[in-house]
Amino acid sequence: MVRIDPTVQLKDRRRIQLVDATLNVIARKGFASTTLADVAKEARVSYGIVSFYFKNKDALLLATLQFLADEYEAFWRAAAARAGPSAAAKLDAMIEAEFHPATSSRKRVSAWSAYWHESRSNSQYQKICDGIEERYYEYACELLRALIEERGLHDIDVETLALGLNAMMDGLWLDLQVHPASFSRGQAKRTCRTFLGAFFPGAFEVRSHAAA
Amino acid sequence: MVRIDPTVQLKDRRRIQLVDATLNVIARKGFASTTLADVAKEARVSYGIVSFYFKNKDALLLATLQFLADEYEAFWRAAAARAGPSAAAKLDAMIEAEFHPATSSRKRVSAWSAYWHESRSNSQYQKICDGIEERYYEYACELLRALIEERGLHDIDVETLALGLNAMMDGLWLDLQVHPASFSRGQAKRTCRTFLGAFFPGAFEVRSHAAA
Amino acid sequence: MVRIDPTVQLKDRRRIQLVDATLNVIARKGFASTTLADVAKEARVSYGIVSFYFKNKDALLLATLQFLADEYEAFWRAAAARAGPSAAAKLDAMIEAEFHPATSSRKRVSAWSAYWHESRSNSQYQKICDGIEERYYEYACELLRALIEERGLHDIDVETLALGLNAMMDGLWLDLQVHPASFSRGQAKRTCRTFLGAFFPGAFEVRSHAAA
Amino acid sequence: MVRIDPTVQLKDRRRIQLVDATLNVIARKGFASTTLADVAKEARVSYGIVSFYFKNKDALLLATLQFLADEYEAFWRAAAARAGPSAAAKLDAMIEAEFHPATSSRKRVSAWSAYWHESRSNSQYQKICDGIEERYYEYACELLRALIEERGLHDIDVETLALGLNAMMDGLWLDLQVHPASFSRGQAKRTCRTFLGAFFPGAFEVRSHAAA
DNA sequence: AATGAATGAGAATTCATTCAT
DNA sequence: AATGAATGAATTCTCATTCAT
Repeated sequence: MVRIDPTVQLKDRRRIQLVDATLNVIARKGFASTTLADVAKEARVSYGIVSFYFKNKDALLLATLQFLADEYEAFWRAAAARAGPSAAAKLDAMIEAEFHPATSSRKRVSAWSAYWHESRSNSQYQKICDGIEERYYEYACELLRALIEERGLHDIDVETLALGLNAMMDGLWLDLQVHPASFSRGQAKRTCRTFLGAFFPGAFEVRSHAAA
Repeated sequence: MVRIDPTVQLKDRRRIQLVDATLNVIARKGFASTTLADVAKEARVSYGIVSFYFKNKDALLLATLQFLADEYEAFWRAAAARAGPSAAAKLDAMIEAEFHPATSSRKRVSAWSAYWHESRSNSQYQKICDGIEERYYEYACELLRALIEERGLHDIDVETLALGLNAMMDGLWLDLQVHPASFSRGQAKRTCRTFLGAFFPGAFEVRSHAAA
Repeated sequence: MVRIDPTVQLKDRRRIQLVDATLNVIARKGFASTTLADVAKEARVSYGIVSFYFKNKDALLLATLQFLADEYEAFWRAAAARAGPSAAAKLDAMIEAEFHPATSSRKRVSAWSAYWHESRSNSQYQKICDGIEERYYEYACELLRALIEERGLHDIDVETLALGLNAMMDGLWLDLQVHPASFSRGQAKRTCRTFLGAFFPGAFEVRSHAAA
Repeated sequence: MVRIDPTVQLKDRRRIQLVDATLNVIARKGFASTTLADVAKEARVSYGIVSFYFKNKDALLLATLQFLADEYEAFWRAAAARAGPSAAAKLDAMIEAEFHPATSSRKRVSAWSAYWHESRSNSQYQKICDGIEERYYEYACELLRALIEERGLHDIDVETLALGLNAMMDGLWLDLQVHPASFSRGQAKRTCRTFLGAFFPGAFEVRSHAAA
């Protein structure tokens, strides 16, 4: 649930309320079957409200993606900032953040998968999705480069590693969505750490099953 | 690849023609905006044809997913069968197959990403997607287990490895779709091999940039 | 009623049918209250037909004006052509045509009055309305000039006469619409002829009340 | 011109302000596209104000027509009263009044043309429009009758003359609206005077182009 | 088999009206 | 008095489905 800060203006609160309802409906009915009536009902507001706060359906869907994107980026950046100064600690915190329920809740991941698809035919979506990935990738490269240097390693291609990590995270998100029952967030994090651990032995402690 | 076998009945040829058109339209306009009129136009057939060969829109979309799923599974199984008897050779062939243009063409990957999302709210889609992943995962586990045994390795969690490989492949497919310009199939294959190579040194030759 | 030529293609027949229904609805309910549902009902076709034959409501309304304009111009040109070669005969025929039931039926005049207003804020309407008036005015000037020359008159300003005639005709059309009960087509024609007769005595016979 | 008399109650001032805004919006967007939100914005008042001062949209539109009608009638009556005692002078003053910018401003003429159309399907509008025309027509007949008698003329049909004058004035108003660029108020007045002058030689001086 | 016109249900959108503050 | 948020009915528009030829 999106926390509603009482100091935020009514207009913004309503918009967040509607965006949140949109995420719920997309998760429940699928992007293609999401209607404004569904959103209004989910938000427990009247039908006209949606048009009142958003120019049209496209604007609502765009605002929803923008919300997801802003939230996601703020979340991993905050996690990296909070972590210790070492590159390994920051990467580890980013893995933790990636699969934290706040970021990878069912409804968020479901929406992301919809926007990933739709961004192919919607340039506004594409711009946002590209930016998000681009900045994550850049920061991951930076940390991996520091880690390699720090450990005096050779022959590791930073770009390939960052690309692979990124792809694995996206794929695990998809799995979380498509097979929600069969595996857990803990398994997802363990998988990422196992992957990085193969290149940087000892740097990423793979917590035991029970602990995850 | 859409095989057009002259011995196949007209009915089947038409169905394949329509499924192929559906894939093109989904790639071009997005799943949510795909209409039967678009499909008919893309297939250069009259409007009514679609209703004639498919009970309704849902049946067409389901047949399209089924086509993708069958084609995909046949493709990687054939690749694994053609490869030498060693587990490493088979895995390598599966990586090659995964990013072969016939399987990971833009239009196919675009459709997959749509169905991944929609499968959350459509149990028929979900069943197909689950089966596909399940069987791939099982076979990957089998090969990885053989590889581990063969090399006398310890402390490698097969499930985690298979999950990670699978996720990475899906994520790379998404990247192929979302950022088609910025990276290549060669890079995708290199990334998977780098990943497996970290666990099985020497088993997966990472071809140079130029060769890929 | 618009005569429906059986040789015209179905598509064109339907379009004319819908345009005709539009004219009827505008006359009955007013331009501002005319809905597509009204038009469909009036034409005794299903709702979807309107969208099928016209891109949208604007296109239907534009086609309706275009129909009116084409019909009007064809009508007065045919009347002038049929009349004898003298300028007076042609002008007289144009007056007759202007108030012939085929041109100045209630439903047509009602629509014209709507488009005259709307053309102020719709450049497509304006272009059509301007063209219609422009060509009528030009031809009226030509005939009046011939009449003046023929009679060796002086001190008659052709432009003023043509403008006045035009304005009077438009105003009489408005009166036909606003006060349909209080005066007749015969009166309208008599009024125009009285006007022209004041400048060209004897040229425009003012038929008696009874005859009109 | 909207007189804003400081002694008038606030309520009346607000109503006039809204009516004036309504005229502006009708002229700018057309009658059919005029919304209450437009009117409120044009009047630079809050949205709710409109409902506060008028029962509903219909009441606002009716009040707007009533305002136009009252203003128009007061204007020509005042002009006739101010003119000398002769019938010719009064008619001349009425022509002058008809095309005075205060009466025939773009926004007023635009609104009139809308109401002329809508009055066909709105009996309240029709009543007002009829009354206005009726009284103008009666007074014009009266003056024309006096003029005919005064000059000892025969064979002039007063009704036809009054009808023609009225129609010409309405038609010229339409032209002012539809083709605002192509001709001027001066031309409009000259046209009316030319018309009357043909029946009453010397009674209506047609001012030169420059003077008009 | 094939066509594409016809239908009407469903969704988006607009906007007059109401209402709480 | 004044505001503008909230409501929902009315309208346009889209499109899956049906059907006559």
